[in-house]
Amino acid sequence: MKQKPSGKHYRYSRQRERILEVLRSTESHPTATWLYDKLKPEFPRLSLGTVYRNLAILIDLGLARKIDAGSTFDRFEAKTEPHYHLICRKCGKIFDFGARFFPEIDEEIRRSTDFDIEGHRIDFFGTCSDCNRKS
Amino acid sequence: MKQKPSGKHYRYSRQRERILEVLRSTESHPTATWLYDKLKPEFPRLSLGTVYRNLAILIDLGLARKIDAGSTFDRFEAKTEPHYHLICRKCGKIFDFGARFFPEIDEEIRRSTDFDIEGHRIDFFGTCSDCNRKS
DNA sequence: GTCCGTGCAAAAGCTTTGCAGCCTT
DNA sequence: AAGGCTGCAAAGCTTTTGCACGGAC
Repeated sequence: MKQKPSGKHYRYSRQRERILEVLRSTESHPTATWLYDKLKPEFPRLSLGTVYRNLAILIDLGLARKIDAGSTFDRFEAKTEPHYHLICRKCGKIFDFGARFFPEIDEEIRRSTDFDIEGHRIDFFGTCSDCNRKS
Repeated sequence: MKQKPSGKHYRYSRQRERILEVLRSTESHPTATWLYDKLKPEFPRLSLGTVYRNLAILIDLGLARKIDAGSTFDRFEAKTEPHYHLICRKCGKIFDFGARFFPEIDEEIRRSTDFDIEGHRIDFFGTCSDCNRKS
């Protein structure tokens, strides 16, 4: 599910650039705090507020997304190609799944409702191979 | 996505019984506070803590679920049959969609990953007919 | 009689925001 | 020069938790 960019103009900021780079460089679907910790050495005066503010801007620009995975905190990702999530019930890890996408289900739902459907999000729940091995 | 009940035994409580009844009686996918306000006249000493504690128990019993709809607060539902959600981007309302279910996509995903898939959740995003009419 | 559930209030998390100064434009 | 962006800190909101008491079993 991609959010449409607002078209609003933003100024350049080094912090935002790096937040996006770090977000793009990881597969861990991190939290704001994780990004903060990661960038703190580079920006010793960085504040969490800045991370949150920039994440909001990146989301508005369509460059990042917030993931609702049932945790008490928000997680983020910068991947913009359509993909789904595999969420592990045991360890909470989130894995991307991009091998298959089902655009046709939007059409199927559209037929039986007057809701104006833009897109969908699918999350698969289960246990990851690491957790399976351990039990 | 249904969570498996833990099998734990719980004592009877009038508050919990009523929370479940009220949750079952509404289609609004309410918040904890909404349930609290709804039941406060009936239990003048009711506390929010009790609502949260009982919601957690109901979820553990498999009688309720938490919904992650991108808001800053949790929303709940008591519907247990498999269904999807239509989430309105404008007003935030959540609608159930039970007319069609796609169990086969679990199988499709299973084939291309070693993740042990139990089930999935789908949320459709767009605008509801009310909001469409207004704009 | 036990010990779980409740009410109350405090605490805990995560996220947002007001403000003054700095940096981009 | 104007106004967004930042750091800092305080505030805000939702959810959780400790404790003493009352009710379920």
